[in-house]
Amino acid sequence: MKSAAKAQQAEDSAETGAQQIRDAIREAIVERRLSPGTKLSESDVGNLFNVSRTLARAALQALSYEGLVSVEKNRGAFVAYPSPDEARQIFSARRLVEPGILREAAARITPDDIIHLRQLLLEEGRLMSERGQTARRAEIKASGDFHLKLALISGNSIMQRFMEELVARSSLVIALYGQSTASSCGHSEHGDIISAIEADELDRACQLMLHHIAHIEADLDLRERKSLGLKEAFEL
Amino acid sequence: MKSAAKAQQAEDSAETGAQQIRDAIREAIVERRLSPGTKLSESDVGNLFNVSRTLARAALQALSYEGLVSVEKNRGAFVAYPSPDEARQIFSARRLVEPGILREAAARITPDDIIHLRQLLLEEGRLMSERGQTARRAEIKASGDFHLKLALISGNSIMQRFMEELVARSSLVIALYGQSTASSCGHSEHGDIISAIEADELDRACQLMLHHIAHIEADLDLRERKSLGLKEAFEL
DNA sequence: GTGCAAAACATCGTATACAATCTTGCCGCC
DNA sequence: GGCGGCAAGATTGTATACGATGTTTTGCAC
Repeated sequence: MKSAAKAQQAEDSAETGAQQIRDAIREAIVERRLSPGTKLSESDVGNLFNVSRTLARAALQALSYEGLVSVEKNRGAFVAYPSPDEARQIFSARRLVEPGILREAAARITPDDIIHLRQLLLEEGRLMSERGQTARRAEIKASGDFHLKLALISGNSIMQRFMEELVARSSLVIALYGQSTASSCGHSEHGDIISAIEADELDRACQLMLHHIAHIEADLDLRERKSLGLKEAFEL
Repeated sequence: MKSAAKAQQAEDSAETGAQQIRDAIREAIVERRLSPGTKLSESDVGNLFNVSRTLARAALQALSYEGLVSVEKNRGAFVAYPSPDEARQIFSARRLVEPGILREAAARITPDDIIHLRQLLLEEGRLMSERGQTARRAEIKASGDFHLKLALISGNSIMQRFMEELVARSSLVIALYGQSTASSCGHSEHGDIISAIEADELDRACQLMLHHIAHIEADLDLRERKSLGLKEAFEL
């Protein structure tokens, strides 16, 4: 069923090939298989996916629009390395939009949606208890999917796309500045939010959401690394 | 000084050439020199700017990501023709984010910013009283610049970029579905919002903003055009 | 005259080739 | 021994070429 839903979203699939590469790289970034600062040369990407530099370039450009990759003129593309200031802006943006999305979602939510949300939660909890890299990665994605699903329910595809960007970039920020072992979101907080929605306590749901975002942000260590451009090289 | 600030933003300028084309086309779309549905073939764009299809394609792809251009596989790129539903989503998104931006902006606003905002207003008013196509186009842009400036003041570059997209797409929607001769925003409403900010009446400012957006949307005729694919051909 | 089919055309999708720019290592000179 | 310039290598920027796909037109059969 999942694959069916995915196929629906991908429509007739294939799209333009570059999209596939873009999605693959994005997934790798979000799941933190690619670390911030990693160089993504056009040739390497092209070779990796067995396509020409043209397509690799297109994919990297697209990712640069989403803020996941930064391309420097005549120097190349790198997995984005968000500054502490950027990180703050990302979470500021989330605080700004997510309550609104939540309200719109609550107004249109169906019983089926709630079932789906609870399923996501279950899956998330299951992954949380598991060990291993792959489980951890899946958990990261599942945790973001909760927020994305809310955006989907809200019925506003523009906000949905925007949230996709914010969630993806959040993952980068957490990878860089996260401290605790808890990869991303407090699991129980998601459940509380759903319960509040079910109980039609909208204001409380929004408060919970804000609290939840603050909770994630509080786990970050956003002290400024002193402008060490060379620091990036060390990270490799 | 304006040019200095602009130069700073454009950094060492030139960027990659494709950006220039993208910006040129975007400006043309926002100022409504290009109508929704207009075909933008890669070859034509390339010839027009004396560059190869490669760059033209890159520019069109970028615009497609912003929602200003829709590219159809193996068919070509067209100036976006937002559906009534898309139009509603755009304004829904604006209602969702602009109050938040306003609040953040109000928290960081400086006297200089207010002066600048009032200058924008003056310019807008001046253009409003003028006749002629060019004045009308400039007015459209000036009207959007007010909202953009607020996003700039908010200090969140992510929300700023998002607002740029929303304002640009709004221009498309108004071009398609706008009824009154008033090109875009009620001029006085902008002034009221500034006054409310100055008076530190934040809640009132937000209310005014929501009212303002509703006012723009109310001027639209969002009745569904019955699936006339050929209609597009007529527009050419 | 109408409808279908096939070919010609136009346009996009992708690959490859060449030019421009930056980095890097080397060598001579101070 | 250190510093500056120069040249080689690598990487991106842009253009052109060829193949794939869709659209239109034309011609033939009914």
